[in-house]
Amino acid sequence: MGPTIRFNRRPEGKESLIFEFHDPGEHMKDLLKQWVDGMVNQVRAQGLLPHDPLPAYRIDRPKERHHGDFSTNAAMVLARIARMKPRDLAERMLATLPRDQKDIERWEVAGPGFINFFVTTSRLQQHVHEIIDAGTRYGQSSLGQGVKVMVEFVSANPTGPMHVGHGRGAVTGDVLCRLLTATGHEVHREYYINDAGRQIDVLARSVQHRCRERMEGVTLSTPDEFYPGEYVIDILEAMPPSLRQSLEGSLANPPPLDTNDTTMTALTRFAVNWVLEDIRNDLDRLDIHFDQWFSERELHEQGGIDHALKILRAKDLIHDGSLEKPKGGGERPQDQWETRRQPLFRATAFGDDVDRPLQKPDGTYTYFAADIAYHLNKYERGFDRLVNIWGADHGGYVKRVEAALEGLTGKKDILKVLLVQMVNLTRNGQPVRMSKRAGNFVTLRDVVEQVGSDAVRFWFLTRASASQLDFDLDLAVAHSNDNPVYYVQYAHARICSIERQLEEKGLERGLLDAHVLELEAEMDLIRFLNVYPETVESAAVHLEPHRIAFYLQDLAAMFHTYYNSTRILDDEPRIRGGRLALCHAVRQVLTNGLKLMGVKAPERM
RNA sequence: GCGCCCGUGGCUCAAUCGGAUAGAGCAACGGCCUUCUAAGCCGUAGGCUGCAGGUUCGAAUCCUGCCGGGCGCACCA
Repeated sequence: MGPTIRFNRRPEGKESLIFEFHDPGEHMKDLLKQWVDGMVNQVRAQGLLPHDPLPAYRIDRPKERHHGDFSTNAAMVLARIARMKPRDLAERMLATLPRDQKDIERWEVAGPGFINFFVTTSRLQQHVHEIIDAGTRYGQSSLGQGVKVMVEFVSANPTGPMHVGHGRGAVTGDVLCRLLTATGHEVHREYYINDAGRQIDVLARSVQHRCRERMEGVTLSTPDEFYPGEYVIDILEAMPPSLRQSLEGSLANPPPLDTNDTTMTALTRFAVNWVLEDIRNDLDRLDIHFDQWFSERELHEQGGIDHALKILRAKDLIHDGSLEKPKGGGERPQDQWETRRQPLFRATAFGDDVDRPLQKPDGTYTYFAADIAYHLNKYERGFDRLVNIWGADHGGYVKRVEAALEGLTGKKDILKVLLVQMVNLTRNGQPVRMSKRAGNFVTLRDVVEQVGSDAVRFWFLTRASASQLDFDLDLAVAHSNDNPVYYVQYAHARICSIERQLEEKGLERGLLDAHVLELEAEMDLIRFLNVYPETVESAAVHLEPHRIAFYLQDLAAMFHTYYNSTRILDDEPRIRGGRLALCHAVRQVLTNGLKLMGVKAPERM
């Protein structure tokens, strides 16, 4: 069910009256659904169908317009049970339908047994006003019914600047949040900070290494285990004098400090916060913001892991065992493998391939153990549904985390992990290194500065997240006019321009009554505007933000075609007013869609 | 060897939880600015949806097996 919103209706230019309605798109579909259900019940009453539960049938919008505005496959789905030919059953169903229908012009049986429905012109015209009156709310729905969803995304390790791959996950997550919010979910955006692992110590020691360099006034070779990036020096230079002094002091007095040293602790905190600030800055430039930044370190300190493992133990889901050496020909040499007994989570009880270790040889917890605790924590905070957006290189973790959550809660399908595939960054066709360890890599910030937030955001959403994405820097910059985002924005700017022209030429605005519209191009445009709310819902339900990008490109294309074939500012005021109303509706949908993508809708270009 | 993802015109990708004649963009070719922005539009050409089976009224979509590419595979994250 769509939301109930109030709007003004202006049929035939008469006085406005207020009444309630559902989403325009859903309204018709709901109506059709009732009809089809009614027909099915009728033929069932005639004894053509058993009273058992029936297979699901659908109401769809056919691709081909001559197949109507809506169609149902009900007769085909039910034909076997009825032991009739699909077309015959369709005829019997239609025979039960009353003749006088206000919004449907006609219906027919077509093809292998589809029932097609054709909406009246006046109903289509009416949609234009419904869109205008709904305004920024057009496309929103209450589908989610206030379900509490946490979306965890980005969660890049605070050990260096974000790369382009992070950016794709960030944009995907952000738009997904916007979609879920628009469809009536209560969304919580969270960033999980991996500030507890060994890589944090490496960061601190990398800073330390640079500090030693400065003190000795030489350039030392940078060992492999340190982060080589320039930003490490930035961290050093940003350090408050007191910390710098104690760092230098400790370096002057061997033996070198260990990780429990207070100076080292302070250094680590400072470095992590510096990098997080850097990351936050990048995200700001993309207009991406979080409700909460969740620290893994605090999770440890507050005993979250013990808490989670205690529950698992109580359910007998932890046992001591040893893993078998993985077989066969990975790249990694397997000769260092040593068999040892360790506490394992019984992931195999929930569909994973092997049981998973919870402790490292030194007795500390594995990353997986912390992840179990974190996801339990999410669940205990009262979220109905969890969505994680991970890079594809973490795909191997999905099963075990799902398994852990099911083991802890006894519920399946609380968590959905959306894997975002790799971004292949190239420059002039040549691959560009993106590893933090490579030192000289292109950061997300570089790309946003060169290409711009709008283009970057849009480009990331021009592919399903399961598909790998090619991102060529030269192409994005040099041929930026080919970027689809400008195509869509241009449609919006054009409409704004028309409205400006209206003023400049001193033309009357007219009645803005869409009921004078009659061109096929206009009806097609209206039909497509009606698909928007369904597109938003399907993008949200399927967790596929890219659908909005494709929809907007199609809508822009339809508008450009219309614009080129038809003069909006017609000499006849009534026609002009009708077309302006339609443009208004198109502009509204472009605005709403771009807003969902976090992309600006410029008034002029 | 195992798990996950992906194979769709020359290239990059869509395709409404199985629907009717598989669609766009780029590249190629030919047209359209004395009227609202040519960052645009119109037209032409291009396909055995990797291969082979199966499921059913109906398959790019689901199942099985191959082929090819990507990611991952105790202890790091």
